Amino acid sequence: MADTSLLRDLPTTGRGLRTRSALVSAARTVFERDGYLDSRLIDITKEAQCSAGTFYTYFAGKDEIFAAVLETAQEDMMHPGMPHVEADDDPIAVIEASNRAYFAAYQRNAKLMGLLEQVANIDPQFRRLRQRRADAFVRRNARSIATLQDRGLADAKLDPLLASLALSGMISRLGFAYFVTEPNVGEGVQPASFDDLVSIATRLWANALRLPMHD
Amino acid sequence: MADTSLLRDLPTTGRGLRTRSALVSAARTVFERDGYLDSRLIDITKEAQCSAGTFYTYFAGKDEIFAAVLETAQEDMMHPGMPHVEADDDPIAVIEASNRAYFAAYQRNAKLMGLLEQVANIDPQFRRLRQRRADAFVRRNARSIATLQDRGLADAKLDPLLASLALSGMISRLGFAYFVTEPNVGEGVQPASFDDLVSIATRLWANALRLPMHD
Amino acid sequence: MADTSLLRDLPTTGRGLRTRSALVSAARTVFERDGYLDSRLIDITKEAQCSAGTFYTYFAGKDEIFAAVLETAQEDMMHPGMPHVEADDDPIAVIEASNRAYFAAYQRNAKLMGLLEQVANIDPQFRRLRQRRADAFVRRNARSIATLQDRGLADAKLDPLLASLALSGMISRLGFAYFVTEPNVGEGVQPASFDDLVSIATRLWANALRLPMHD
Amino acid sequence: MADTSLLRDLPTTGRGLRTRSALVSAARTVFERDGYLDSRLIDITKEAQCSAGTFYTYFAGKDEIFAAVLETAQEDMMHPGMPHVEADDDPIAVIEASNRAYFAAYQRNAKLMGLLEQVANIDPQFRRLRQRRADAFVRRNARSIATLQDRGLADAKLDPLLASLALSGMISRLGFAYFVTEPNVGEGVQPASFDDLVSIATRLWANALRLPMHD
DNA sequence: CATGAATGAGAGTTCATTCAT
DNA sequence: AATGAATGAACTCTCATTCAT
Repeated sequence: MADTSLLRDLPTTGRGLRTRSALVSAARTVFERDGYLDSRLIDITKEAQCSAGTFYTYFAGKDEIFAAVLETAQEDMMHPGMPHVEADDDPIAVIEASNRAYFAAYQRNAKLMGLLEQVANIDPQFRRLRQRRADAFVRRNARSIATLQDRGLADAKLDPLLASLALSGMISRLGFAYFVTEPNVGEGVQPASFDDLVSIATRLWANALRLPMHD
Repeated sequence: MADTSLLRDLPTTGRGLRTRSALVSAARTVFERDGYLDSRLIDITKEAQCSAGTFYTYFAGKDEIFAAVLETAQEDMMHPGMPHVEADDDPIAVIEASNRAYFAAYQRNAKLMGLLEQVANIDPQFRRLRQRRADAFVRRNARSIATLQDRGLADAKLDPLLASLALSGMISRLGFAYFVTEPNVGEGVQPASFDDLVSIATRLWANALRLPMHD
Repeated sequence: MADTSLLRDLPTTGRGLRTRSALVSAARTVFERDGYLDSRLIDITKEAQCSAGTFYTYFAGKDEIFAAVLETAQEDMMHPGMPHVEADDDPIAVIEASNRAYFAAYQRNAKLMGLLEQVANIDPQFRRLRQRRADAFVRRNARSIATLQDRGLADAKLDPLLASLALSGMISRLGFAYFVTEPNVGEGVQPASFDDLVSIATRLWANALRLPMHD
Repeated sequence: MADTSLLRDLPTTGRGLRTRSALVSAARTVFERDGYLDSRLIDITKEAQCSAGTFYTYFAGKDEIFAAVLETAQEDMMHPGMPHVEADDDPIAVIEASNRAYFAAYQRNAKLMGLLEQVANIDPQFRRLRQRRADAFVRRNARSIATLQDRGLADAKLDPLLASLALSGMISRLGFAYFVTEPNVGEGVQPASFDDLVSIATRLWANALRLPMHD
């Protein structure tokens, strides 16, 4: 998820490791609290209980520590602990499991996702990072769609990559809408439960591919 | 689209009107060139060929002139000149026309949409503005879905509002991906033509609602 | 009271006279409300319901209009309508009448006196103006003290001018403390009635000169 | 004298202490030279030979450093090294010693007193500060007057607090007139020697209280 | 005489980054 | 490896004053 080019080698000593880790953790706290733009390096070092100068021992700037923060969540976001589903399971069950895992991971890292959205629209470095991450999802889903088409289960007229781009976008947008955007009370769209979300996402996805339904 | 609360009364004299308009136009140029954050007020006044002080005769700050810029595109974005479609037309034709009009408007205002995305993730004021705009689309589409359900044409098991939220998000996400995001050459997903875009969006939307297809 | 060198000729036409007068009156309102430093020329013209440019038809700047404002109160301050007292009256009665008239004028023009204090400590022009005004009082009182000494009624060891300087300062300081300074509630010195003020001022003055007392 | 609420903690390191102290000293120089209003932060930092940014390490603004400047003179002003006088000494000698000490302190800090007068008429914060300082003097003198009344030495008809307010004001006004106001050559009141000043102030004070005199 | 838009110099303030200790 | 004081460039915003209409 994180651009490895943004990350330097980890410090070797134990103390160095601890300080670096305190900074990353402090940065996450501060970023989530104040946003990327409004956070100052000094806030991060204060939170990490170290001096301003120390920061530069480990990071070249705000972007570099933000990349480090993202990296801590990378594993969780890219490979959400999906309950194992057999390949020959009901395709809809697979989609549902996948959506559920995706939304759960989104919710766990909601603040960070919002932050990434903020930063990606500011800094090309992170725009590319977000893009790569999204592309990985899109390609994975495209492969799955192609398989379903090969098995004669999905609408063959759909270009798998385009369809995946659209549907993956739909899912990630729902995640953003439900877990990042503060619910605008009064006006706006009604809230839905987590299960409603999984359920509508899955049904729309399945419908969109024209998977055979048993209901 | 733009928050009218951000906008003060227009100047009364002709000269004032001209200056204000030059500033708004210059601001759009500068914002689209440098981005919202990296643009400085003096760049805008330089572009508009007036002094820094003059800016403050018409706007209180960057946010206020950005709202004014958005307002100039509001009409075009909210009511994209949709080719008239008869109500009893083929529902899929209606959806296609709507998607086509939406994408066309998105493309016309692509830079501005990217800017709005940038600013909305920074400034709560504009987050709300974007939200309101999105909600209007979602509700409009939800009504249309409900009507199709009533006519027995669309999957009755879908909550119209949730379905609309998901599908509208899908469309707007596609617009963002294709018209705003710079195509990352080499890696990433393949480009598609404008017509491909309309076509896949329409087919996925129709499928998702389980509209009867004639193919 | 006002430095006449600060004042230009009055306008000749009726309209001009009216506009100028509206400006002076507006200026007094604004100065008293916002203070000299915090008031902006534009506030004055707004209050006077004329344009910014018009101001310069009549005044060269804030100081000039402030001088004009002071002038309107000059007469009242310099020659407070003192009830006529016979020269051979009881000297203490004369002093009391004089103090009463002084305090009454101070109270009537309290806001303006506070303003003058503010401006005199900023602008040498008005420092001199205040000085001249004070000197006039001091000299007048010095003459009165000298007369009482000549008549064998007042302490002959006092230098009349120095004594007048000190005692006149005492009186004007009391006026400032009671009518200009906002009473600091809770802490600070107790309030006194207007009559108490006159009475203590008079008694101290009379004592200080060792005027014979009948009590 | 200075409002402690305006003062933050002193820096801990030696270097910090030195820089802060250089800034305060530079500020006093600049304020006394240019006045409070006409001085710019960069003049102060230039005088202190440090950068503009450094200023903000120690002070939030001009008012805060002015408070710090006042604080350096506080002790000297509030407790002027008065030569010890026995409590049962001649009351007039006590008053004279007190006046002498007051005027001497006033003279030593004349520029600062003028500055305080300037600022107190502009900034409520410092108005209160000046007020508190004045009140302390007034109350101290009121106690002394009350004691003399109790001993049957002073005019019993005077309210001690009011009398002290008036007489203390007289003294401080004389200090201002003699040490702060630039002597307006030619016009105005004649100058007096320091001893004349002490002597007239003391005689008027003693007379005003009707203390028994031996002359 | 009146208008009010335009001017532009100048001040305060922030904060990422450096570097002597 | 850690400190934290010092730096200084950069930007916003104000408002007295002018002048074409």
